[in-house]
Amino acid sequence: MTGTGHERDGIRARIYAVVRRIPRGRVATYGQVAALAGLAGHARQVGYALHALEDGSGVPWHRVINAQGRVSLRAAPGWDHVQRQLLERERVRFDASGRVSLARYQWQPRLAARRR
DNA sequence: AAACTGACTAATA
DNA sequence: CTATTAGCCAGTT
Repeated sequence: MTGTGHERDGIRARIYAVVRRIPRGRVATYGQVAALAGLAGHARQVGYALHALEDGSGVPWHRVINAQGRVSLRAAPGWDHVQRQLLERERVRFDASGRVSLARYQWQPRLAARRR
């Protein structure tokens, strides 16, 4: 702390914190996560942060999809398929076009009122 | 320090 | 529907 030690982890840490809050069976868009993390408009940074995510981080990265309700991912072949299966495993259904109905599955967090 | 990159999005054509 | 353009900005080289 102090001196050179600033909160440079803030950006990614906030993003991960939000993604962790996405409940099972729900999805969120990059832009949505960014906004909830207080970074409205920084959707790209969300994807970038998730890309840097390590295995076993405990962050449900697969619940984050793009605004079109589709899986982005394209770094590795078949990787997108993995995300799809992870979601289907949580009862998230995909359209015949390979899209998720955001109207049905998009996570809708309540203001300062998690749990119930 | 400047340039490059990119798991995005919305608007336009 | 697809393609292009522009805006965004942290992390990497």
